[in-house]
Amino acid sequence: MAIQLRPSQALRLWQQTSLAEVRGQRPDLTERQMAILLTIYLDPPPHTVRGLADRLGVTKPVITRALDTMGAMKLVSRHRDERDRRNVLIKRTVEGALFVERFGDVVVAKAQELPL
Amino acid sequence: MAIQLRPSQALRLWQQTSLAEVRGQRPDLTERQMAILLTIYLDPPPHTVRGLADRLGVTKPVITRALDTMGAMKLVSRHRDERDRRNVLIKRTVEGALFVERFGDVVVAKAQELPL
DNA sequence: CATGAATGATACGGAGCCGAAACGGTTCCG
DNA sequence: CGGAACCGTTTCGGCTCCGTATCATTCATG
Repeated sequence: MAIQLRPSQALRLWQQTSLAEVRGQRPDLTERQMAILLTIYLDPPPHTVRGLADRLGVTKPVITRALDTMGAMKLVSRHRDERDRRNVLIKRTVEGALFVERFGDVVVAKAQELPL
Repeated sequence: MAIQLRPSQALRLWQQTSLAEVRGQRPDLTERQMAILLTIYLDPPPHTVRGLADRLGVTKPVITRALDTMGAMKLVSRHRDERDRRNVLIKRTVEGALFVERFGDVVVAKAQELPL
């Protein structure tokens, strides 16, 4: 059986999670950066700039810049593809995995606190 | 019984919803703006700049600017409090209610598509 | 090889948000 | 009254992101 969520619960979940993230002093990411990060950590590799741009429906520079930013935060890393040196493969990092994991835990916690 | 969500499901839900929002060409809001908007629509009124700033843990100018932006999008409206003219009361709009409602539906839809 | 296609990175001008500080209007209270 | 406290707004300089266009490198193809 699929996850059943009423609209009011969905909105409350999003609000509570967003509030927790805004109030926390973690590195803050834009919605696009978050979508990219989650895609890297949830979708099967390999991940390329082009692939991510298509997945998000945005231009390549958006991905490059997001990777610059998140790379500086050590949330992702870039490696030249040795088989086709035009490609850049984006990989996970320990810090990034921890960040994503912690975020998932926040959502789960807020979901449990939801009123029925 | 509370909503039970596994971390992997929570992350997938967030990813799918974020992707849908990024890909859609709806007016795009920052995480803070989204938190403010949801708070206005979910928490009981009255809402003031000061109150929202405290709730979010941010400074007052952040709220003022967010209200400027979302006001221009007609997602919220401002009215001077006639009882205490120092206050500004933030109210909902028809457009804002539609926006929030639509967003809730997206989350619900993504939740239903979630793998077990 | 030479040429064209594909990849990711970069340059540029513009727009939006940020925090800190200062400002004008309103109310409270001695 | 008159000053202090409170409220929301504005200003300022700085930073980040945006989209478009262009670039260098690498690969595929004839």
